[in-house]
Amino acid sequence: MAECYIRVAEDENEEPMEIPSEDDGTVLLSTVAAQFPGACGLRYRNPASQCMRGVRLVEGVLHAPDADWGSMVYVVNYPKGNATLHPAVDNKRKMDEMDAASAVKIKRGIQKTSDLIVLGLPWKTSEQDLKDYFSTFGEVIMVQVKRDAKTGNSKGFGFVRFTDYETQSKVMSQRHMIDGRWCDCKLPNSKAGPDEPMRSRKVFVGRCTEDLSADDLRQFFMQYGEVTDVFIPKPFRAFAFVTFADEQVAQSLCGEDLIIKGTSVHISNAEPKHSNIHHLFSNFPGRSPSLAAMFERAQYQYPSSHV
DNA sequence: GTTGAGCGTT
Repeated sequence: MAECYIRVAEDENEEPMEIPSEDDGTVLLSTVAAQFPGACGLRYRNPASQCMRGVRLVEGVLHAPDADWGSMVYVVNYPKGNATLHPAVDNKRKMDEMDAASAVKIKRGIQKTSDLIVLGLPWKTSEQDLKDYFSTFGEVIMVQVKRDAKTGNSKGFGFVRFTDYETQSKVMSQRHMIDGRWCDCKLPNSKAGPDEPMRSRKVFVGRCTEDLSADDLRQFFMQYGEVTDVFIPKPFRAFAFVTFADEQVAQSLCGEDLIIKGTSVHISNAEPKHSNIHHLFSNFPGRSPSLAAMFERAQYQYPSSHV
């Protein structure tokens, strides 16, 4: 299969647009999203069954249903919670703002799992060992062994994340004999005390690894809604900012641990908790409001912690 | 090459 154009439309009855494939015949979701902002996938009507079928999507890459894409029209999928954001959607089914936020959460599961810290690991225990052990409880979607960056030695603790909340509960309820030592699995302190987030369209993405590119982040986060900006500080600082078109989408993600290319990242609000901006300008009476406001806008784009 | 309560390179 070689490079071609596939026909894509927002609706089966709409005028389709031709979108280019890659050299290997796949189509990038980002290519679709370039023409249909906020798109999260494609579907098509199966000629045999007359049912709609989803197009396979792996890591931002759409795969042709058969040997090639053929001449049929593919229909753009939008995130459910984000549906009202798109002008093509009729106003009759318009949800109010609260519904839009909760729809995202419901779609993603009411019983959210979170990373568990695994304390007391033997120095020799590897990530494979952890995965083998915890897989006996249920499906594992992430394991980490924290190591010294220089020596590569284990620090004796790690993290695990399960698909199902029941598995997580079971694992937390008991001690674990791993490679000859008793270990405990707990909710990490880092996610204790979730504070009231500021309302913002921008989220802070913590615990990024260096192999996560801006494009990786964009590809990943666009499943939740239209991404308008991705910022990764250079040199590497282990965090990033992602801005969504809609505040509801951003807020619905705050406080969550998400797994991108095997890396568990933490989402929180982009706004610093204790802004000292107004203190900085408080010595300039009269002018301070506008100066502070100007600085705040600049700060918002390029937080001081980046330089 | 060591260690054994903790907390993931904001």
